[in-house]
Amino acid sequence: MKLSQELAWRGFTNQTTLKDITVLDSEKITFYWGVDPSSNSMTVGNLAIAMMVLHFISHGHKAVLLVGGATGLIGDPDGKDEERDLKTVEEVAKNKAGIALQYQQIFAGQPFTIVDNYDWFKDFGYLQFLRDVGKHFSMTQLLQRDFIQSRIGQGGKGISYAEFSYSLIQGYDFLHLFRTKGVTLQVCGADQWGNSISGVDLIRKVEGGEAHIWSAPLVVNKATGKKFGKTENGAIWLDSSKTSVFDFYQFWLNADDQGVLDYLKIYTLLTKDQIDSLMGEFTQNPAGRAAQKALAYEVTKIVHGEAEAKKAKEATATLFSGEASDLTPIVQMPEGEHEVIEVLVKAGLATSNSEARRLFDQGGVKLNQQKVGSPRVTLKSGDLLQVGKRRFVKIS
RNA sequence: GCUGGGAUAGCGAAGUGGUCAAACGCAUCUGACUGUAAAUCAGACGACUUAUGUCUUCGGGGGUUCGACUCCCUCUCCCAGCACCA
Repeated sequence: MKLSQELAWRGFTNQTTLKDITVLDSEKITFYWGVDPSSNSMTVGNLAIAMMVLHFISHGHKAVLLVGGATGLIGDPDGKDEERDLKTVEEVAKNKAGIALQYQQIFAGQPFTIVDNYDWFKDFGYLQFLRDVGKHFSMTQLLQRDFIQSRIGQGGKGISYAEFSYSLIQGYDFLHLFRTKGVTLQVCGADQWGNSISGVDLIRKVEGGEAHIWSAPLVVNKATGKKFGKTENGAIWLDSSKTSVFDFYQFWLNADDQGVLDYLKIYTLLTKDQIDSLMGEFTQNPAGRAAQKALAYEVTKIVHGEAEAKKAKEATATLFSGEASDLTPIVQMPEGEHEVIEVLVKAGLATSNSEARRLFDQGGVKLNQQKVGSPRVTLKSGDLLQVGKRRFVKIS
């Protein structure tokens, strides 16, 4: 399948400055994608774009992956309704390293270059920046952006000059990469369109050059109509210390029926035929959850590797039949009789005694698949303690 | 700098001297029903104890009062308008 068709079929098309998208099929170009180091890990939101980047690479385009060391020090105001606290240099450095590592994992085996915009901003003088970059931005245009309007209008939370300037920094990134690496395309999420377009204008004004943007739509959970990738525990991270491999796998396994086709197309590299056949099976027998199972396994494989994906799959199979597995968190607890409340808190299944009591009162506590009805339980090593439907802890 | 408006639990938002641990909505949690889905229904949703009691909360600090989220002073931050703008 040609790249333009692939992108369209998988649902990666949103807005682009390209008049004719088939140039992506006929020409080999260099493009870039950037991630803001506001955390030391990407989320499944970033992963969607990463998957798209993967398709660009596999169709022969050269990838430049940017970590926003400079932009991270400022903070992207886009989509935020409130000014953010500045991160320290150390924190940004740590986050950059985390993002770069994830680039290496996701794009393992593929050709790509990683750059850091801090490298070209750290010695860029303020006056120089205003003359070279600031001069080319129209205040009227900057002020008209929706999120600026919502921040400075009545009821807005205000915005500092620093965050306001974010767009200029990102715009210059594009110009710099255009000049030094021949980058002519930026790919981004739909929410970054405004920031990205400023680079296109800048390149045209300063260099008289032509550069383009390809934006992917925000992945939306069709069942709820909300941005995909958030759960009760917050965002789903790619870093296993923030979202365990098991939770990550579970997240995908619990994908809603309506959205699972979209997610398969976006988040896996399965071919059209494979996906069609999976969906056929799934439609015949929704309860078999064939589509979700494939999705969970494939995505976990891409992010955490095949071995981890297998473990998560096995853990799931055994856990729901009542056995602990390698991936079940283990809690040290002396054998013998205990207060249920106390055990729940110590096991981290409840944050306070009140919460533990509530869970117990509402019948949400199970020990080895049996509902715990008495306030005292007898524990022994190897017991499987469960709260709700899918939170497990193994006693040792 | 001046004038006015505002800051309430994860978010939004009521509450203008006691009946406020604080309405309501969203989010979240548990249960029922299911397919570890969605929808629906029921309950919970500061902490400690368990019985219906104690303690800590309504931007920070101080005060008035028997008693304050509610009144006064002050500080911090936000918004709007005005003024200033070499």
